[in-house]
Amino acid sequence: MVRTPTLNVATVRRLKAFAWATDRQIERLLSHMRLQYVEKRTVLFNEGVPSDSLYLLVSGVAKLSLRSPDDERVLVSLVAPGELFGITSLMPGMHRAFRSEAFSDCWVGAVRPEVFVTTLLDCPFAEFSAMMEGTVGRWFALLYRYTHFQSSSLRQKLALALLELAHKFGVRDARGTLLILKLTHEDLADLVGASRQKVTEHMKELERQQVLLRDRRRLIVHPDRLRETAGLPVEEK
Amino acid sequence: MVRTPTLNVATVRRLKAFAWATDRQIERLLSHMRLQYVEKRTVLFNEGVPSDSLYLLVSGVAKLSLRSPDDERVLVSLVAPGELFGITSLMPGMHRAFRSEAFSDCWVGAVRPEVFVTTLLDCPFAEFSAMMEGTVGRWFALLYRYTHFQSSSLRQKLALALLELAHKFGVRDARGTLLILKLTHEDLADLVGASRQKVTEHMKELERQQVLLRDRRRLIVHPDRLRETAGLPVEEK
DNA sequence: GCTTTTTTGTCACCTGGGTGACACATAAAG
DNA sequence: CTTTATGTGTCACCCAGGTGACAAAAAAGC
Repeated sequence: MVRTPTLNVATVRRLKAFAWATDRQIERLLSHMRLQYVEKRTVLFNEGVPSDSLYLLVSGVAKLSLRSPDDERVLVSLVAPGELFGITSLMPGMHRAFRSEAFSDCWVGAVRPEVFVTTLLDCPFAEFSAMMEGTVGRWFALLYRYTHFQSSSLRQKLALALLELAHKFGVRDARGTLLILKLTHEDLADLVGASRQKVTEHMKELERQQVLLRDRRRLIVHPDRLRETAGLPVEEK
Repeated sequence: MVRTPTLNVATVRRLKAFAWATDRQIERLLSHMRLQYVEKRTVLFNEGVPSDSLYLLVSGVAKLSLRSPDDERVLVSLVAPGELFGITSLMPGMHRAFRSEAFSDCWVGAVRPEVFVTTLLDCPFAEFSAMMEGTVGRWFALLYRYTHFQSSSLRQKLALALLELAHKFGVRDARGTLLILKLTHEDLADLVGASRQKVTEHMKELERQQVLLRDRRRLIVHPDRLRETAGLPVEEK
């Protein structure tokens, strides 16, 4: 039978979670935490849904994954007891980047991110949240790209990388989105981890397919078509 | 000739950096920022060195990269004006994960991370820093793994993934580090983005080479040898 | 302008890893 | 102790993408 674990300061210390916090803070935090049992294979949240809870894995193993264009599952990470997960909830309005499900039977504690921050840090949630976004938000974009690379063909990787560049360095233009950057095929190759030659081939091909065009050494891309060739769900800001 | 840009509140606003901060906060921050000109190709910091500054890219393009086992350069990301980089400095004692160099001639502003946090957030740096570590620190480990995957063979990817697992789920054992986890080859395949069959082949091979061994369905790994097969610099906590 | 260097385009050839198929081993379930 | 399901080991075959080589085109220097 399933025995409910006791969740007190000693347990948290043993899990080595929140090592920097005081006993008092942890007690306050625990008083707001909902403990729940999650049976193996149960999905806790799906990628893309709004994120309103932060989780602490108390026991068992959790799994973070995402679905690739060609419908394979990429196992992004396995979560060990004592780890926090569902961290997108710490950034304003951010949706879940991964699906989370129980890899084995688990006990999980859930808190509202506002409670988490104000209890442990004594600073308004909105400010902390904005700070996170401004500093590590970009890292998430990177992680997003790399996890999606995992199961992609070179063409898809290129499209993904170009989309990111368009987002960062693009300006609207009559013919599409102009990248204000002089990139050689070798740079692109280094970015997607491929050989220069193959990048050249695929870039030619993408030009032929009107996904992008070149004006001297500047690229003009068509984000919607890039998204399509990357195999992403059509919208996605 | 090089013209020094003026760095005031208006400039920062135009760059869309620190959008959430007040004019007053930005002014204070700027008064502590050292503006410097970095010529194309100049290295600002190298991977592995202690990180004591946070940077704001004012103009130009910066590049984050890392050196792979086989000495190729992986281009991790290009940094656009208005972006913060060198973010490892926000986590306690963390070393640089990537090398940063100027992709074009750049103007860069540098601040001490403590100043950054206390100016913009009104909360002790040590606490904020610990919080970051506890929440997003893991994401860095993931990003680290994925960026290193980029240029690795399947065998190296497996070694890298197993190292991460050993770190999270390993307990010391007479014969090595025992993973308290029942993993199928299929799980491992999903983790490294490979086919089940090839994972089986490589696992057999790694067993033969005494890098790991199996006791029923539990793995016992030898971290040092894993590090070696992953092509990592020999120590690395 | 002309020369030198850096990129681009395109080959032909090789190889790591994907795919499908199937036998065998091991665990669960009854 | 069977039966059934789930993992593991190993094939033979195929293909995306790596490698080297070299010519054409663009840029950068002068």
